[in-house]
Amino acid sequence: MGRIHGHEPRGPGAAGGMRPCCRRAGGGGRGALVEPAALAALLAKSAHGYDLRREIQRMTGGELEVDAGGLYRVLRRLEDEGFVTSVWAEGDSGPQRRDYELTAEGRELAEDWVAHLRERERLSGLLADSLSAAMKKDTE
Amino acid sequence: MGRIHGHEPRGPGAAGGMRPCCRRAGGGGRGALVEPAALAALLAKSAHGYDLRREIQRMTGGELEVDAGGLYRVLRRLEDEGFVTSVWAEGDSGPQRRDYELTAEGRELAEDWVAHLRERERLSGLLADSLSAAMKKDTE
DNA sequence: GACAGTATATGCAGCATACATCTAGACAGT
DNA sequence: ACTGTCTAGATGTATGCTGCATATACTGTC
Repeated sequence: MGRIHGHEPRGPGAAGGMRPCCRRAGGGGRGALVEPAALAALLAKSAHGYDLRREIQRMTGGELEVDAGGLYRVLRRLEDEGFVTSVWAEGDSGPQRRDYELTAEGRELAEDWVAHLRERERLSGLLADSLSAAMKKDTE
Repeated sequence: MGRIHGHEPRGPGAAGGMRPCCRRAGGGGRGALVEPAALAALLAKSAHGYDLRREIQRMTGGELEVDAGGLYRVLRRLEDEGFVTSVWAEGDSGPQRRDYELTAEGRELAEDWVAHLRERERLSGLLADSLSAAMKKDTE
């Protein structure tokens, strides 16, 4: 999912000089971001997947660029679990679009995600502080 | 890894009422925490795995309780990658202990983790804000 | 016809987590 | 002697999230 903008564009095999904590695959071990991002976009407006992806970019000021494939997978799962509903958009020309909409449960899930993300925010900060403190002590 | 303290002790099969964003396995999709926690503990003091686990609990005020098995796996990998070194502690009674120590590369890795965790902190906050904002707008 | 953009979807590899289980020494209680 | 608990290390397995590659298909442009 989310590549952080501002990092070097890194061509195909250009992960050379990066350290493990940033180099690792699977999002580099950052937490789940696609699902909450999708929910946030859906709260802003009901839309189809491709559009939600743009909405996520817009919302985050271009910082979060989710993988399209991953986004569709997440939307499917959210639908299976009853947090969103979808219908094929009709009467349009062009490729078929599937319009997604949040359910009441989806809105509750979004609330839970806020708490969850705040917790992650706090824990990340706590660990960063611990590391900083220990490093400082180490240099003394 | 880290179970957050304060959540109900949840007996064996007691994941019943929890929502997906908190219920999911694999750490619930929170980011990597064991590795940075281990590095922070090792910065504080060289020690063996079991003790590092306690140190992590102490450091975080009991908030982060890493899985022992996972911790040993992480330490092994860090050693394979040259970030820590280990020796079997000798002359002791009791079960064998393996003492771990940070290398210079390990200290650099810890620095990288600080930046990485700050980034995660910021991104989690950003998403939480986006969700909150969208939810607020939704209620108006 | 070739190509780019829109739109949805699947396959795969890699990392991280949680829970269960295994070995093994030391020690206390019955 | 048997049982249980704590310490200490390690492995197996299931689940989940990510990123990248790839496949399909429609539309409009050159």
